[in-house]
Amino acid sequence: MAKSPGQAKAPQKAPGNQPKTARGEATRKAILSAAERVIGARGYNDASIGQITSEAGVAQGTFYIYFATKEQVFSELVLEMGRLVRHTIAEATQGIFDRLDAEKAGLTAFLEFVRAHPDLYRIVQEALFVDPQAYREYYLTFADGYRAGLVAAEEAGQISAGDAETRAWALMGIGRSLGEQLVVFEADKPIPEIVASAHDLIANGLKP
Amino acid sequence: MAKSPGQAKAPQKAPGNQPKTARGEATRKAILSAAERVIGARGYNDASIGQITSEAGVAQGTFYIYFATKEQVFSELVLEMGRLVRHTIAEATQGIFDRLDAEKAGLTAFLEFVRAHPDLYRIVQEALFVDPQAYREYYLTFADGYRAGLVAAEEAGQISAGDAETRAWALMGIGRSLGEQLVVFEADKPIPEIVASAHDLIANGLKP
DNA sequence: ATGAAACATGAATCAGTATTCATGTTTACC
DNA sequence: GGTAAACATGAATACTGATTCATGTTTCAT
Repeated sequence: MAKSPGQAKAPQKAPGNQPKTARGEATRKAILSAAERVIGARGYNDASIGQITSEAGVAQGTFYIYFATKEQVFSELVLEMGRLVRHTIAEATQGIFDRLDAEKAGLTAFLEFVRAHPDLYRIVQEALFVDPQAYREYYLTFADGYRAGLVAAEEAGQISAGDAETRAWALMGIGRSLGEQLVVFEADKPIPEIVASAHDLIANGLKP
Repeated sequence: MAKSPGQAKAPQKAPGNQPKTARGEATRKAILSAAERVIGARGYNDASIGQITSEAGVAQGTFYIYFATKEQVFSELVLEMGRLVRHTIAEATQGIFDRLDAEKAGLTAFLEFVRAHPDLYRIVQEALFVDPQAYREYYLTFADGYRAGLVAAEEAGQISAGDAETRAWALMGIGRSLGEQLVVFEADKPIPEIVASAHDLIANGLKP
């Protein structure tokens, strides 16, 4: 009676509980990874919780121990993709101080990444409709970093002067489009060839 | 009895019946146009037939007189968007014989179009998940035309030599990304400024 | 004018599936 | 070695929304 009722527990209710055990950790990861595969392959709406949990080898209810909604697991995938891509590119351009060289290395790394993770690529695209906020964050963060890099390169005299903001979006667009050519349109051209052509365009433009 | 039953009619069953009357024509157009607005605004999955028909001012059942499924109306919108964009750009570059000038005019026309039709822009993006076939056709058709133009320009000595296929995808990506900056990220930079920066990049590249 | 085809209605059907829940099982810690 | 929290189960719930259909109304060729 004097137990101050209804305060001391939120066991299986709280949204997106973090696991507190090794077992829980593993299960959560299994679900997230299954979600990546299932949603990537069938799209958000055609992917069902049943498919995801079955792919993960757990019961349907288990999903809701770790994720509050179907949308939440999707959001996390988008976030993860953002971190992975930025990390991959940062790694690949580490220690390259000439911007044009870095541009080439970054594009190569990006294209290799999307070829290796076609599911994640599609998931980001779909975020525009499923989780616009996550989508915006993904591209705005990316664009910001890109622009900062271009400004620095311009100040260092490594590239010509120009509007870094527009350039950043344009260059992002090149990467995105070439990535899509690989993943969605299944072009089989070798990445180095694609990068060589694209880099020539980026460095020198179309002028004869 | 001798009426050869079940052969002589398919009145309200056939998929996507074309209208045969002025009235029907008008109704179909009203539904298509309502669908553009509703799907563009809420996305394919959150848009319901009820919303579309209500926006069009007809009853729910009327939808199925003209479209076999929800997906079909979507497909038609993607197709229409493709025709419109190609037509708009063709018109804007009509009579411009220098490729770099045409590139500038085409980009301007494209950006103005997407700013005027944000709904259609989003619909094409979503087609990747709702109607992949239509999506592929949209971009493959576009890329093909683009590539042909670049090949011709190269032969005419108007642009430097290079892989037209990769260049076409890269340039498409620039347009797409800048269009998205306008529509999705609601940048308010004037189109001529964007085009000027982008065109400088396209013509001259980043080299100092 | 009139009958058949075309068009329109909106309530009922029907299936899919996200989410919940009552009930067990396992783990961590004393 | 016992117990409370954490984890797991899968059947039941609950709702949404696409599609159908039986029934009217309008149009148009003759």
